[in-house]
Amino acid sequence: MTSETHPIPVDATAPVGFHKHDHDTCVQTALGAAEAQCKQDGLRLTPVRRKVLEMLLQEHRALGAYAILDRLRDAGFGSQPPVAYRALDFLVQNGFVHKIERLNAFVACSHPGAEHSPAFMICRKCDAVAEAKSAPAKGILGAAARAVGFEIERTVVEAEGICPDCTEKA
Amino acid sequence: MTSETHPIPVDATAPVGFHKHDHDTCVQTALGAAEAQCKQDGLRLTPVRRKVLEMLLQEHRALGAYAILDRLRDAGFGSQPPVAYRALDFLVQNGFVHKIERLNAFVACSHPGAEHSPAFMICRKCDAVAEAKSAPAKGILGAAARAVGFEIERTVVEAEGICPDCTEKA
DNA sequence: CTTGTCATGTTATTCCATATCATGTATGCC
DNA sequence: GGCATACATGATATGGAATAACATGACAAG
Repeated sequence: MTSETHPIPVDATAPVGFHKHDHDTCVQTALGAAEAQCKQDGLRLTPVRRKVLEMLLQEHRALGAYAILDRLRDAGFGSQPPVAYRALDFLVQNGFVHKIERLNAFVACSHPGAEHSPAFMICRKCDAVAEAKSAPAKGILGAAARAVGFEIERTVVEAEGICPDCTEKA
Repeated sequence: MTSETHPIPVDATAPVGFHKHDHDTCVQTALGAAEAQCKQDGLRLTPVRRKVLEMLLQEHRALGAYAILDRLRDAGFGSQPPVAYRALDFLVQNGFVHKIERLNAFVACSHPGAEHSPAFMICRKCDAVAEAKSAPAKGILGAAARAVGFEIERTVVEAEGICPDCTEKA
């Protein structure tokens, strides 16, 4: 088996942040932006890293590490876990990719460049993932943290439910 | 090895929602409350389930499934993964325990009985976990969801950072 | 050319999680 | 009481996520 079991949605034509768009352009744009930012920041968008980012942009949904690994093997790269995890670490570290903790999976960032601690909406039927900007440290949580003296460094905000497409079908 | 590696904090005297309190009483109270609620709702708080809940209340921090498993074995229960996972499923399902997605680990609920979709503060130094009440569907995320027609069923809100105790020590 | 740094690759292991099947035990009905 | 049913437990096996440890390759600076 090629470890593709989990993230395969019912309908494999990947939904996209819950709305249609010109996908090729979108991928190219994002890839270009990443390249630019890397050049600017002195980061190295190497072949593996670039390939992983491209895959995630292409899919436009959450992929597990081992699904990514399969694709890397198919593309002629190394196929051992650390290869994928290192590339993912780099991409997450630099904001090109986000990890969806709920799914142990990864999605390309939808707001390249923008400063953000993102929030996600995850459809439990089709695995579509939409990214929303969010201001987490503002709300009740921020207040609670300040109250007890907890210093927030990073937040995970993920909503699970049913996306509009799946609601419609039912 | 007994799989205790990950969640062992620097200081094993488990921090508690970031403040001291009468622990035995706290455990007994929570256990009693759980028992009462189960009786009321026709749920069966069996020995394994009770033991797991007691362990988590006792620890007052996030424990991985295999750490729980170790303790179950020591207590004379079955020691295979499904034993722990089934008990955890029951406890999570009925609100006695929460899963911390970021850690793939579990904590006892701090607000027994209360209706809540909880938010957590996780110290990345000592693994202490504090639970805050939260009103997730209210904030920006709720607005975004309504805007696109996404139906939220459950939310994960986890803040990672440094707890007051660890800040103090530094 | 040597050294240092960073990226990649490989092996092996640990940890998280679930499917499956067998066995036991409580409960309600006859 | 005896039996059927549902549910809980136990054990086996396996799959998927993540990292530790170590070796190699590419490349720039000195």
